[in-house]
Amino acid sequence: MSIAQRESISASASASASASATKMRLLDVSARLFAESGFDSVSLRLITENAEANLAAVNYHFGSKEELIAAVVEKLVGPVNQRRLALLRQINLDISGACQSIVEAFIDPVIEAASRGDEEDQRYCKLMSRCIASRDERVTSLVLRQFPEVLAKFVDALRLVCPWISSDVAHMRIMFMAGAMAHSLFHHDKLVIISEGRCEISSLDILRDELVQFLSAGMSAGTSK
Amino acid sequence: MSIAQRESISASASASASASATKMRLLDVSARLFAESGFDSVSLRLITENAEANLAAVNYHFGSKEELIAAVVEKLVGPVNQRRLALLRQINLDISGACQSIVEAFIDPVIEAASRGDEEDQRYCKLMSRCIASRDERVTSLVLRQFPEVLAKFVDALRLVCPWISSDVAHMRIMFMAGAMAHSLFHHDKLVIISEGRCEISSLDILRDELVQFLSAGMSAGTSK
DNA sequence: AACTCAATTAAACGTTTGTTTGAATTATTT
DNA sequence: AAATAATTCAAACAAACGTTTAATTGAGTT
Repeated sequence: MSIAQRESISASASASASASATKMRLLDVSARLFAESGFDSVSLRLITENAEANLAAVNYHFGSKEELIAAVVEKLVGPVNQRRLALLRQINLDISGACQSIVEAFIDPVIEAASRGDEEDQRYCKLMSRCIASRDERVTSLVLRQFPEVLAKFVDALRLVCPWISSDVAHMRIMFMAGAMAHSLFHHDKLVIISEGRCEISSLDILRDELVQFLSAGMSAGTSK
Repeated sequence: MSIAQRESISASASASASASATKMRLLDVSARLFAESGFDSVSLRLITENAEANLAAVNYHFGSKEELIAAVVEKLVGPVNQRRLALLRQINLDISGACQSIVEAFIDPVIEAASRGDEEDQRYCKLMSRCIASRDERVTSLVLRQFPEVLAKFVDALRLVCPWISSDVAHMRIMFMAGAMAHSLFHHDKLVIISEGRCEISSLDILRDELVQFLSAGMSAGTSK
């Protein structure tokens, strides 16, 4: 009990020192189930059954369901934001086409993380989308905690490449970019149905390429380039 | 009981013949609460308390909570899609700037509906966003039911104005547009916090203007215009 | 005034939810 | 091997949920 609390506190505060096998299994199964059905719809009973653990395991290892969600979200979103900043630092902002590089620095870490999953990409796409564009305040606050730094750095980069863009507009455009990405990441597989067969996205890479082209144009809009 | 079923069936099938005062109050209160906290988080008890109705009122007038949600969603989304198609028909696709008109035909009905609310715009913004970009399958299926026609018409218009765009790409770009709109509609009020005071969106109209500019550029991307 | 039907009401129903408990089990340390 | 700590387990908990029931109210009709 007191051990569980200590464990969960240290796990959320920093990287958990010793991640037991059950704990990792819970984290993994949760991510998969959350991706499919959302955070609220998935019960602890479903999670623990799929992870072949006892019902009480989540509360023992994480303290509560909410802290489990936090762990899943941060494990997914944290590395993505770190990679974004790393890619942004590598960009030469002087050359033409730098705007596209900025977009790619924002998009690619998400695509990479989605493609890294052993299973079908779709699941990690959806989980990623649920994190980035969640309408749940509890999830949103977790994601946005690390976002100010990312936002500020991308705003600066964008304004350096496109000097005619005001600070307010730059902020908005990055928000537009995040929305377009998150939405298409989640709903792209429905496009074949909605279009009644007239559209088929064969791979995540194609979606990525089109996203980049679309967003690059949008980001640099406003002057007769 | 049998009456309730008849009532709810006729109400969902077409416009309800006689909308009682309580039923309208339930619809109104539900929309407000759903906007704030989402469809699942809001209980029938909270709804009926705020609507000053009995707990059983929802099941009596609508049959179930799910049918109440359907009524709220369709009441909001239906008119928006109709207006989109009406605006699209009025566009002269030959003149330059037609691409921007297409974007406006997609965006403006949403902004108008959000601004029409007597209360703060924010609530209707959020409800609209929850409908358009919902991650809940039950809501998504409701919204997407009317969407194939809208999508097809907008794809045709876009390809007429920008002939270099393939059908697949046109479909994707409209998906990007919907995502950017829905995301910014829901999260734009958080921008002042995330940006740590560096960005302030004063009105919905400004957001709309920037959305149009951003999306117009994205939609027509791909050729040296 | 008697009757009819829609609407409202209070109460209870059966599920499901996250969480807690205390004992049993396993692993680690002394 | 004994003792201590960490983990797992079955069981129960209280709270919240959507839904149903049967009785009651009210207005409109015959």
